Amino acid sequence: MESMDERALAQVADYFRAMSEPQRLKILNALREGPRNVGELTLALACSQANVSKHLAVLAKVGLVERAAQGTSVYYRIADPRTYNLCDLVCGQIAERLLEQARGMGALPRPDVVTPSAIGAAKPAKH
Amino acid sequence: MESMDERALAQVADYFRAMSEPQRLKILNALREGPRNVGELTLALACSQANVSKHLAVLAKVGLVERAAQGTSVYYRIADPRTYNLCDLVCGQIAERLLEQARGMGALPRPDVVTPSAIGAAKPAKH
DNA sequence: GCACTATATCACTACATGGCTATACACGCA
DNA sequence: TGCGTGTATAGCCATGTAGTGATATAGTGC
Repeated sequence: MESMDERALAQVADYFRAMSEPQRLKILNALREGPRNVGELTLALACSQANVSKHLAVLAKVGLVERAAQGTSVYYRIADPRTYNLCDLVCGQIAERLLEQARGMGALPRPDVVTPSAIGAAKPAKH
Repeated sequence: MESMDERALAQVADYFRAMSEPQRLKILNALREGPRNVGELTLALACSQANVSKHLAVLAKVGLVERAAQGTSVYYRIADPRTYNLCDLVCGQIAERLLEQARGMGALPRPDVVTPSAIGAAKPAKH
């Protein structure tokens, strides 16, 4: 990454930005099980069809998902399964950080704060 | 990721959002070589000190960097080296996509478009 | 041709955020 | 205590974007 020019840097930033919305993460998550059309995703996200369509456009623009028209429907699928590796890496880092914070203060500030297991943490580390 | 609740999803989104600005990617890149204080980073980014400070606050908030006061200076360092794995993964995906596009149209639309090597494609180049 | 369905886009509002300048704060030192 | 340096924050403006409903577009079947 040391030799990255402004343009490449902007591309990477755009890529991360596409993944920086909970709704879009939900879409990516829903696509784990296979291709889905817009209607199905709209149901899964429980929001407007226009909104889902816009999010899909963002994801497609950076190449995270691919479009496949099929009749009047359009099916979207994950372009690269390694995308989930990104999510797993981030989940792991966040989980570890939460554990550290929990260890640091002896207890979590609020009992209903997100638990490590909720985001797929490896294991409840030792003290 | 299937069991993620809203809160965890928002955390992951925040994490990606922190990495979705070119200036912040530059900061992370500058920290590859080791801890840097705000003044050094301000020089490296060629922008205002206030701006760098704000970006650092964003990165620190999601746990991407760690703060260490030292005299009147404050040194920042990467909290987790695996962060660069994220960058490498993304760079790889973007590079592959560019190659595909290039293959698809026989030639790049513009000669000065970012080349795969420019973003450290094939070999995770680290000098 | 005409409906009917599915998706994309438009027009708009509300809000978040990156950038700046100016200023406040914290620390070391005389 | 006061000064100088380094960092963080406040106030402001401009821009970007997520959300909405309404509408345009594309494909299917009559």
